[in-house]
Amino acid sequence: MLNKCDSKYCSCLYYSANALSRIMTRIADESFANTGLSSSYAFLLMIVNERPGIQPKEISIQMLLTPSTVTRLIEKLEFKGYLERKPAGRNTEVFPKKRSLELNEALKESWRNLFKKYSEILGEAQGVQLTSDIYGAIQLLE
Amino acid sequence: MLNKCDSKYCSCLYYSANALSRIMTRIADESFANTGLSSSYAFLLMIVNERPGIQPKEISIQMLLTPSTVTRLIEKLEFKGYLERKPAGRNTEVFPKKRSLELNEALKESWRNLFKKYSEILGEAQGVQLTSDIYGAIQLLE
DNA sequence: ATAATATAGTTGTATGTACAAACATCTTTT
DNA sequence: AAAAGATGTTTGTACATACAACTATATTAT
Repeated sequence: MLNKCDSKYCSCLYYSANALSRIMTRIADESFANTGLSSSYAFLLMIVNERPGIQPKEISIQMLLTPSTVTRLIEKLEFKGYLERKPAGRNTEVFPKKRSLELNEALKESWRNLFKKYSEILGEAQGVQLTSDIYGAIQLLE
Repeated sequence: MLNKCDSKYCSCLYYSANALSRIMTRIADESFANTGLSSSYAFLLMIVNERPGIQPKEISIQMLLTPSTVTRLIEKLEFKGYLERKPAGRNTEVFPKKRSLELNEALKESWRNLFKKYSEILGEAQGVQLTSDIYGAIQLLE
């Protein structure tokens, strides 16, 4: 039986980028589990808590997600009572509600744990380096 | 307005790994578009073409996907007439049909194009290096 | 000022992926 | 050889994400 390391597809960036993403999402969801939110929702809340009134467009740029995805995330968080949308001309402004602000410390703590978790495995310097290499590639590719 | 580079979340591996994965999937899907398949299906076919009779478990290890995801991919490819499943005790053996074998050259060609596409943007050496760095991280993390 | 175009946001729909549970077969232990 | 456990596969269900089409507002050009 082939070991995964023998697969010639491992030398493909598409391949390894996807695999890393799935693994990191799993780790992140574990880290944020105690907040009751999965990782994307957690990040979105932190972003809105940081800049109340931020617009979906900006969120989508910061999160590198499409506008429609952001609408969907906000919708659900609004329904659950974390956020509120206020129409402003052709824009929408997104505000945190009490429930979101109260969660902010827990969110940041989980986020620090996430960093700690992968840093312990990869080594802190290596983790930071990899993150920055990937981010460099993203800026070239998009 | 914040530029995406200013987001402090960019320093998070979860964040950049997911972003890279979405971008690479988009590029890969473009590359494989002429085969009529999206990238995961394309890779799965190449794997089965290479090793007729391979079992879903092995595919899931090679592709770093869960078994249930692999079942779903195979199901659809079987329905479309590319593959065939033969039960073998508790295992299943997956065989390519004519349609899949005929597509193999086009698949490989698309895959080479994918490599070329991101190599042109990142630089070939840098792309290879990044892929290998990511793969190293994957092996530590899982 | 009106028409043309651009931008922000949302909605319908589809896809890829996973988890947990169920099932079927194989292996080990006693 | 029967019971217990392990392994491979599939199924039900849910979720994150995207694309294309649409609406509504803003901006620009004539």
